[in-house]
Amino acid sequence: MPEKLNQAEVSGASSDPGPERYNAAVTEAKWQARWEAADAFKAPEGAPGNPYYVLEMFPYPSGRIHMGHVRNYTQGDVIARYKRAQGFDVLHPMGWDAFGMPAENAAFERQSHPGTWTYANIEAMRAQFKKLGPAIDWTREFATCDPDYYGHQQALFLDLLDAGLAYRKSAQVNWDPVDMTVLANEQVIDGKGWRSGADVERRELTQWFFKISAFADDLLQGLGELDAWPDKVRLMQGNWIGKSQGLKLQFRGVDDAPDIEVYTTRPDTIYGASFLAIAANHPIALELADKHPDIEAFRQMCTQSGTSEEALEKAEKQGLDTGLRVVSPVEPDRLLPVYVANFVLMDYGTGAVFGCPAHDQRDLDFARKYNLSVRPVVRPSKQDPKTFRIGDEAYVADGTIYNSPGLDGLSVSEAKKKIISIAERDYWGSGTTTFRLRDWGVSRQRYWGCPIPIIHCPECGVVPVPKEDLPVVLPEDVTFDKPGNPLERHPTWRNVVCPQCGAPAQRETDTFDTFVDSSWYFIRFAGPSKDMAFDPEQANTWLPVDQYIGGVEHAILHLLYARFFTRALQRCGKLEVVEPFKRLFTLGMVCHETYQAQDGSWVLPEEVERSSAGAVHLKTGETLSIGRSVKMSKSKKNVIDPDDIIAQYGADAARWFVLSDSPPERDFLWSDVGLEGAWRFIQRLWRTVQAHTQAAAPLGADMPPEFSDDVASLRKSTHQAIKDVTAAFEGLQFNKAIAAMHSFMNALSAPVTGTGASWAVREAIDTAALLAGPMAPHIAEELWETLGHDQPLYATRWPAFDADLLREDTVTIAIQIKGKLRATIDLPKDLDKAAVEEAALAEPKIAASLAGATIRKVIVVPNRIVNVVI
RNA sequence: GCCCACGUGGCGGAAUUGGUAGACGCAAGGGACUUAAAAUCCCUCGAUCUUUUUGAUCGUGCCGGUUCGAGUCCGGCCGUGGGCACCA
Repeated sequence: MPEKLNQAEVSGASSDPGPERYNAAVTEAKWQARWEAADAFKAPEGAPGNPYYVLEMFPYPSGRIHMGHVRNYTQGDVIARYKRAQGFDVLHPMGWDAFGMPAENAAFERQSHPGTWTYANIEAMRAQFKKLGPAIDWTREFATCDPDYYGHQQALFLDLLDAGLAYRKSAQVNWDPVDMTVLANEQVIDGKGWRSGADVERRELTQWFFKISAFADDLLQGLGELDAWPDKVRLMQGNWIGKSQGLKLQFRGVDDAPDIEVYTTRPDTIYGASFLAIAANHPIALELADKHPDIEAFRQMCTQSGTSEEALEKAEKQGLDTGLRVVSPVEPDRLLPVYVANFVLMDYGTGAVFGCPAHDQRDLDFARKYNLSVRPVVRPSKQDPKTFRIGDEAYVADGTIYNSPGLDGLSVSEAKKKIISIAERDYWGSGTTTFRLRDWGVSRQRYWGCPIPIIHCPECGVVPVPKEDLPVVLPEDVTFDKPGNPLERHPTWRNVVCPQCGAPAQRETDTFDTFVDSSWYFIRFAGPSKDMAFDPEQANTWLPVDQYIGGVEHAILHLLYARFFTRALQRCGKLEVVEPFKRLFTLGMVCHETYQAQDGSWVLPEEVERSSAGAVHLKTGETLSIGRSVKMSKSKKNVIDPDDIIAQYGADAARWFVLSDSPPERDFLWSDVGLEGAWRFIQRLWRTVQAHTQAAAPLGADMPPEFSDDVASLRKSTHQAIKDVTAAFEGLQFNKAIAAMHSFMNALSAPVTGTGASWAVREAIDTAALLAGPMAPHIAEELWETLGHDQPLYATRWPAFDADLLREDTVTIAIQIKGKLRATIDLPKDLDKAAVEEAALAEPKIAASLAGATIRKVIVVPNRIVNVVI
């Protein structure tokens, strides 16, 4: 098996005495050590004067970094270094989202403690990250599983509790009876637990909730201000919050039947109502179930069916007539049946709906099935009401209201307004805003999480742990030989005395959802404090995060929870900031081709010999089928280990490559040849600067009074590069910054001679190092040093370009005839229109083409184009 | 089903936001240097046609529209990707 060449070593002093090549391995270690020794990237303590806070979403310590991390943290690092060079006080911290299930699973498999595994992973990953050379302030590092972190989180929870933003209620959850834990919806596969394979039950459990719904409208409104967030993310959050406006109204019970309140977004169709449907766990259904076994049986059936998407998709719309009858407030004489139905949700609206079959597909299906009346009340505006019929499809579009006394002739939106005002006038209903967003259930029946600081006392009930007793630390002496939460069976940790009455009591054994941990970590980074969750003065100065970077998979939950938590802290008076992340950037994934043997097994890229002809297995010689490029994943084995890449090519080449080609928000296609291209450029940068060093003027030389044309042209390239790279960084278009660097190096490919050459060369190669700095920091520092600068590059200011040098004296004007390009001419810039027109028409090719034709019109766009219309 | 985004050479992608489509890179082909290789350097590189340079025609998923001019704006399709989904 041919060993892949170790480029970094080959390039060093080992063999070749020829023109010196850049040794990445040696140089990168050298500069990483220097940066660390100098505390080069430590953010200023106390209040910064000119703050800029760059943050990448902190990683879960799985044990190894992957290419997605490399891409994510490289982007952030470019921004951090660039902003620092611009003179900002930069905060660029790092930490670990360290609680969560994988550690518990590992503990279960190895019979060790989750903390052991987690902290070992952190050590390993930190070492890997440092090899990438990021400009991170490691002094602020923490892991969310540090008691020092989660203790403060417990205190914040108590604040939220005081403010009424945390509460307890009973809720239905997915319960795995074998693992004895609650499962998230994503962990339920075909109605079975993802790990145990057991049938998942729906259980009613008392859980802690955060009142995110209190901020529903505010979170929605706030999205409007976040103009530096991707529209996609704002839209997703908006949909998730799901604001809808409608009418809440009472249907009066007939005989003994109770009144029923329903919510609708289509109050305009109230005259089309033909039945009511209530949720299986609606209070009225519960009451009826006591007396009527058939209703109880129906309820049971409803609760048994799964909550998965497929189950819902397949489940038929079913209902059971309760025998109750109600009347609509607008038609007191028309009795409507009340059904218990499996499709009505208790926790949205009022848990009861009126069915209007003519204008809702689901209601129509239901009505056909149970033979209920279908009365259309909206018709297409241009259609004759006599010929309008509802067939198998409900009519849901806009139209004209009819069959509705008082509303006839109105449009849907007009009718909505009118009926709401009538309802409010006559006191049978009110206009209501409803949100899809539910309160955030934060209880998890897990060990490896932040303990919820609550004590349950048989006398006093739910008692918060007094703040002076915090943190409630996880006990170390736990075993994972049995499924379930070891906190529940811990002999001493659980049993305590009630802080209020001193009677024997028990700790809450649930821990927080790990999304709680990540909802405020960025605040603690900004204001580290021993005694407080965060120092408010510092936090208020650094926050909001100026640039937040992470995967789009967190577009909803993490970002929404963090936005909520920040608002909650603000309401508690802890913080002045409302929106935590000023600018957000979401990255695409890192993808790689997949290789598959004939037996269907996946093959790792490192075992594959890839050529333009195809892919062959290095060991077996088998021809492999090449699949399309998809997200790197262990299951498809299309993964590349960053350590291997850094060892072979160096961090700068890896950084350069992940920044090149693809715009950052799109998926990145990893390829070996692409990486080699990046490596070649790093070498070229080195070679090009070296080649010109001899000819460069000494540091600090006076600028010569004039330059020859060739030299002026080099200066122009230099300043064009400054302009382009700067603009690309401002727009986070790193692929364009790389392209600009390539162009710049192309301009430097030949020796430069002429008046002022040495000064211009000095300017060019200094600039090359400075511009490369944020992207390839190690080689840039090394070049900077060899160019004779005393001050390290990381402490050097970003260059400015001279706009005068970029000003063109002549412009190339395209000449079109009837919109088709026929010729181009060079003319002085800003020539007046008449002169441009004259020159264009005189151009030989144009004159020839126009011979004999009648010119109808000539359009002149200054400095750009002339279009002759004939 | 509903909502959204995207579709440009063999590939990743540029295109000053309505003004010369294909910057920059990768791959490919040809050449130079070399005993040879590696490395490096130079040339070609959207398609078709034309006798050659000149040049012509077509070309940004498809069909149509607006405009002197459309990758860009509008309408309708097709395709890919993403989000939500018994939400009343």
